[in-house]
Amino acid sequence: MDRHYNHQKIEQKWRDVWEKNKLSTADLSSKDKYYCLDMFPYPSGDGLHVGHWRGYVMSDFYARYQMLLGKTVLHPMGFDAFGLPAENAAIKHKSHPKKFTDNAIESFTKQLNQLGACFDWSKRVVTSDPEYYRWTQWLFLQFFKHGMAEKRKSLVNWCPNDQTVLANEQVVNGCCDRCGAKVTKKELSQWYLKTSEYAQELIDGLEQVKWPERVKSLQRNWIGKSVGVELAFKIKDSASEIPVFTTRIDTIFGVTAIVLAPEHQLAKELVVPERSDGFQEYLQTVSAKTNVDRAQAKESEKTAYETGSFAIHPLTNKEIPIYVADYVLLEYGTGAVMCVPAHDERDYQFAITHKLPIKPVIEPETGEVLDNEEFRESIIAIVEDPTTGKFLTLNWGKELGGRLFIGGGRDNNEDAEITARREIAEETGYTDLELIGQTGTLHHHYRAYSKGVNRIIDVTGLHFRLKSKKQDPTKLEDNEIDKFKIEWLTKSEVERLIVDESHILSFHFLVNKQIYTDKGRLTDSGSYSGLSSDEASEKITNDLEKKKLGKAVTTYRLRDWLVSRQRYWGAPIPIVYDPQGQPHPVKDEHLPLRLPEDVDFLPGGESPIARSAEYKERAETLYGKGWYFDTDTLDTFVDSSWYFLRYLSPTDEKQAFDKKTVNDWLPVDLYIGGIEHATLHLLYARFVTRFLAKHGYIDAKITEPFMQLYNIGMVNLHGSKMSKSKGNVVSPDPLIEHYGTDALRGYELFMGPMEIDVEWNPRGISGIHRFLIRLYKLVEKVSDSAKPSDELNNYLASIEPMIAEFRLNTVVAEAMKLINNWEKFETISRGDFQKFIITLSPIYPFLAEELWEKSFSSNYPGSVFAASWPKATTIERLKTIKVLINQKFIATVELTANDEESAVSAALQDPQVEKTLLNRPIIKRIYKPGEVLNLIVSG
RNA sequence: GGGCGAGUGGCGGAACGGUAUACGCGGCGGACUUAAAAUCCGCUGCCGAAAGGCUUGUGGGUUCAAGUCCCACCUCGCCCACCA
Repeated sequence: MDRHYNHQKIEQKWRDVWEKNKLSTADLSSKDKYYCLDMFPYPSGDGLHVGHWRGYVMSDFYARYQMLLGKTVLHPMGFDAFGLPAENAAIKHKSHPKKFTDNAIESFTKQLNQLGACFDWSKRVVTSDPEYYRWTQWLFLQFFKHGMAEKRKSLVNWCPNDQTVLANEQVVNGCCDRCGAKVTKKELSQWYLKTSEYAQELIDGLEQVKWPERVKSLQRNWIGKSVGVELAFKIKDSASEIPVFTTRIDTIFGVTAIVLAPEHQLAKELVVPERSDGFQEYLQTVSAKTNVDRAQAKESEKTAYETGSFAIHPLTNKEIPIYVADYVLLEYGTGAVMCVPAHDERDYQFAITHKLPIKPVIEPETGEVLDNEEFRESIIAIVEDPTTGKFLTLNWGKELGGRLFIGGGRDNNEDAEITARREIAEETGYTDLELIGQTGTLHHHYRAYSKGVNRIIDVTGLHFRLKSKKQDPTKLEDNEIDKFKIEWLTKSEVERLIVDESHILSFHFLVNKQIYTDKGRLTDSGSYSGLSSDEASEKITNDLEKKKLGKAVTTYRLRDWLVSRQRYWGAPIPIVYDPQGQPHPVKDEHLPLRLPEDVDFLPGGESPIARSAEYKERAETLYGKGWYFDTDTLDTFVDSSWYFLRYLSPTDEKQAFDKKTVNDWLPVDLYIGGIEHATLHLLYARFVTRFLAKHGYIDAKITEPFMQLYNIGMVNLHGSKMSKSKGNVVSPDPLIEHYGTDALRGYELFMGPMEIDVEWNPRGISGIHRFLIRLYKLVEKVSDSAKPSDELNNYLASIEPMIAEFRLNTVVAEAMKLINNWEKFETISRGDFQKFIITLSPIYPFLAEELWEKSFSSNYPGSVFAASWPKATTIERLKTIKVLINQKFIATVELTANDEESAVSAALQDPQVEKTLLNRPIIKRIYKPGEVLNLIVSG
């Protein structure tokens, strides 16, 4: 027997044993289940680096932990094997993507097996296998059958480099998320799955799952719900109407233009004949811009074209000019907006470039509405010194409201400017002023503490420029001027130091020329004037609905899922067209609809499959002359949207999945993978699951596929993500060779919190290695005569919540702490040691298995993984409390009884306490049972 | 512009409102060795010779007690972004 830890020997020994007795094959008929799922990898051929390991080690930890708790654990692995890289590699090396994929899977499998993880390979799925994609095709046809798959002609995202269309989710900042090429628009007839019909359910479902808030909010944002009103603007001298969507119906009296997206179908007919030439030109400049240009255009560059037509305001019957402008997007809402320049930033920018009137209809309302408010009118005077650019403020001190501009009440109908000039003179003596700006009314609720009343004030802000620094001391009001200090502040000081809402708002209006986009109180809005934004919105919506001019609607940003791809290496879309071009589902007996072999893979704007003679012939043989298959393939996200169901019956030839087994095993208990799938895969998988539940393919209760999601952080080297192209990949191989698989597993968990990105420290792993060496030696201290120790029990009690909260870095640390203690012992109880080994086995399976075996002098019961997880026992102990004197830690003392009196008397017997107290009287004592005794003494 | 998150030693990071800096890396000193590596032992937040004092981005507040709770600010990171 080895005296020293030889990881290579130990790991090889147990690999061989486990190979013979497979513990990882899950019996799916078992009831007490735990489904532990990794996001299955794309077999890229680049291989696994230490960053990939992290997630797999973590999922393996929980799979093994749950086994020890007695659960039947399913921990499968498979390959997301369709996709562009294999196809591109095949083009480059003049081979077949299948060959490339098979090779990659083989080497990936080898590398995954190095992990020593308990993957259940008997459940393996490979999405590019015909036995798998046969059922992906079946799934698509179920959507088709229920009217949820539809072929539509529309403007789609087109990647000119990959020569294929992309789903909205695959366009990142206007670029292809794979190759980074700028995405263009192209009109094509394509298959869609109607994700948008589930928009609301997909939002609601997020309530049921234990996912990181971050991911939930990412999904909510992506779905992009907004509640508003759709209303129709009649067109002057025309039967047509323009429907617009707004979330701010309360601003309707501020509409000064209607703006359509350039591609809007009504745009053309609205352009009056004499302006049509210019319109064509405008359209061309717009279409020359890619979406990126449009999105990144500066606000001042808002281009627009006036149609020459007019709309009729539904409530005022006034005429409003109609424009087209590319800041309005065809895809969102109705593709047309009502332009309210006074209260919308974009509309404002548009209005100033095109000299449109700006009509304010919302007055700011700040502060909380209070009881018994006393009404006053007042002013805020902002005085600017043009020679320094600084602003005049009065510092009243903390008690009286801090720093403010000059303010003051306004007597009955006194002109605001006169009030302001009087106040300025009284407080500061300045009289030589020029008024350069004035706000509308601003409503402010506040408590005037000095007067003891609640107030609602109507404030007017005025902006003065100092013409000269001449001060007239005779105007100063003597009883006031001692209470404050005059301070001239710079713009940024003002923004930092002035906190009063009404003052800072006035400043933003007058000096920063900001417009007001928040809710407030209506003005100049007919019979709605005076109402709050919320009250008015409700009333206006009701009135419009009564007059049949509009209706409350909810729109979503989520688009339908475009699933057609013009590439080879994917599941063929199982649709056959008759000679008239009508789509029909490929018959069940013809599934899988296999990929044709007689093709090159060169992309050319249409699918490579379209060039297959065999494919054309196959369709005619099966369906008759003139019939032909769809030549596109399905987005690979369709493949991965249901693989977690196939794991449950991977070889079933009769059905995609077994309904009963799915009902038993879903939802997945723990799903581990990177954050990068927050809006793509996770949304699609949720959508597909919902569809299957709704239509009875699985139990209607199973609406969410993944109960708990955990996003594993990346491992970086030199500050950036590991990638082969950057050449900063850390391979596990030399680490395994030198330190062992167990050490690497432990270090993966120890690096830091699991959800955080961490920088790879090449030396860090040696700490775990030393721990394992010391642990290996510890078995020699095991003895039957040693008593169970508190140390083990404390350890067990502390790791339990850590495991529940996924804080595995601290679980690793707790074990180190325990052996640091145990090393000081002469002997260690056999039972304690064995319990400890059980808890280590999910992290260090090889060494745990070895030490488990070694720890038995006789009656070795077999694998540690058949053991059960040790629970901490509660032990009655004397309470240890901390004693503090004047908030400073002095000593810990043991109590005989857990009450304040015995705590105090125990404390007083402590020599350190006595020394610190020096007989000073105790003024106050704070006692928290089991925690702390704080004695407050004088001096 | 909007949303979310984070600021703790030389580094990765610990800390139910109760001795801040656990655990590990690195560093320093020592043992073993002809020597190095590996391993083992001791020390290691900062200032100070020591006594002692100071310390969780900054400034306020609540509390007997704040890294932790509240307010404001600064810095960094991520995501979304002309979404009406």
